[in-house]
Amino acid sequence: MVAALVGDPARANMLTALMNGRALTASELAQEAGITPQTASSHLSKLEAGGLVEPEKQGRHRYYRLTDDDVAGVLEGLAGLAARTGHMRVRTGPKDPALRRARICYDHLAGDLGVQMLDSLRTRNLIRQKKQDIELTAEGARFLAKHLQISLEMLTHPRRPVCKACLDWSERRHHLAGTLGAAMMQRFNELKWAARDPTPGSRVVNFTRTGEKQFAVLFGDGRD
Amino acid sequence: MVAALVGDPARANMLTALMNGRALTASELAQEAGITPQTASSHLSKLEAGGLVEPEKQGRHRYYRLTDDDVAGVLEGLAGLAARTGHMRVRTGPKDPALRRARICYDHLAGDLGVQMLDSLRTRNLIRQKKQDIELTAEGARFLAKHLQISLEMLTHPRRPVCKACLDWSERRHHLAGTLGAAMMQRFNELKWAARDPTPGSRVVNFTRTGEKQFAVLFGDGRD
DNA sequence: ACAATGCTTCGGCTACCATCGAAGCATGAA
DNA sequence: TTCATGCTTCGATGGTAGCCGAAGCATTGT
Repeated sequence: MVAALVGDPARANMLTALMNGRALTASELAQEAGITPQTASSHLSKLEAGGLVEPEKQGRHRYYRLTDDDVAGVLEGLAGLAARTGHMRVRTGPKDPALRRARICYDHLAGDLGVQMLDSLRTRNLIRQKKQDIELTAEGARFLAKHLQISLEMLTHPRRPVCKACLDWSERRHHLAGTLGAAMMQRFNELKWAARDPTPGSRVVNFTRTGEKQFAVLFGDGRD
Repeated sequence: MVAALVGDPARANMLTALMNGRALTASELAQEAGITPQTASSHLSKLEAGGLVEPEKQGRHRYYRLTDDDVAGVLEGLAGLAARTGHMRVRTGPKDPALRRARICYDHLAGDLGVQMLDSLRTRNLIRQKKQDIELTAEGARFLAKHLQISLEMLTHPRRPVCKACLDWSERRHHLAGTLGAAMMQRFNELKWAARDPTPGSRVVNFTRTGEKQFAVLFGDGRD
């Protein structure tokens, strides 16, 4: 079972250390988890067998990274649940400020800006949210078409909802997932408002200057 | 740590059994997990402390359900990761269809039709429901008198409430109990709309053809 | 009143697994 | 070659947590 792998504190520390997308050596991960290299080695082979991490040999070193964004997304979800009950880990959310501000969760925007965007959509009645269920309003559809050239038919998918609330790892509040969340993120890319950090494996999303400005126009709340 | 909770096989089986959104009793969950009730009790209190499940007391029983969609979402994500490595888990669900459709719960109607009836009463504002507390509205009283010849004074009882939400065994949603629930079931009998199955010990309720039709007129939702 | 059912608490047992020391392979540098 | 570094495997140990039997509450039914 995958959850058992994440359940162990030492392994959880390792995975948390990998959440920024960078690859770390076995020794570094051992130090992060506060265990000896031989114990870490055992843990890492289990994580690898479970498909959570992938190794990359390089000289005498062995670099480990999270397998893909799906893994990172599930880990975020778990951290989100843990945060709600106050039973969270010592380390809450990512240390890296860039990662806290904007990052990829599966295929949609997460972090401070992701939460801010959902807040803005809600307060302006572009969506209606009841708990985890979110639906687009008529005004919301018009807004998307006008400002982001996103039409409703682009969003229909047989098995995936258009809107979905996704618990944010660092902010501990919801951000927008679903086909709409993915489409908006894609549009930000196409408009050159934002792009994933070129560093291999990084989940950071960098906003351009104009992108930041335009984003603030559409979803700003005067915080900046 | 939340992941550790899901990591244990017994608890994972319980959570998987709850993934359909319905509530199960502690004993049923114990059987699902293949463990004794006392072990299950320990697991369930841990899951509750971790915010993954929520209990609802109902008589001698204690029904547990997943806290909300966030929990279900994370569990789905974990299942998705597990599926990739080839470790799938399959759970069976439903049983006797006649019993699921309509049966006696104490002295009132339960099963699909019972749940459907309460749904209909609620959406038509004939009752007002807050959690487990239900009260009859003025329109509701008129409706009962007109269509079922049930008057309020028939329903008063020193120790039993008129309306009460009762968690449905097969549907795992509420149906109507209390003196009103009993009176309505009795009326269905008298009107020859429905009758308990003659098989000794059976709790199945068989609706007649006309009974089914009349029931649909009063409480139908266009599902059939 | 009494019994039956459902669930919880308590105590002890057991099995699992994380942990580390020591030794064994690699790779790279001298 | 020889040595050092990085990581893995082996073996033994210990702590933790799952597990069940027995007993204790709580609710319901007779």
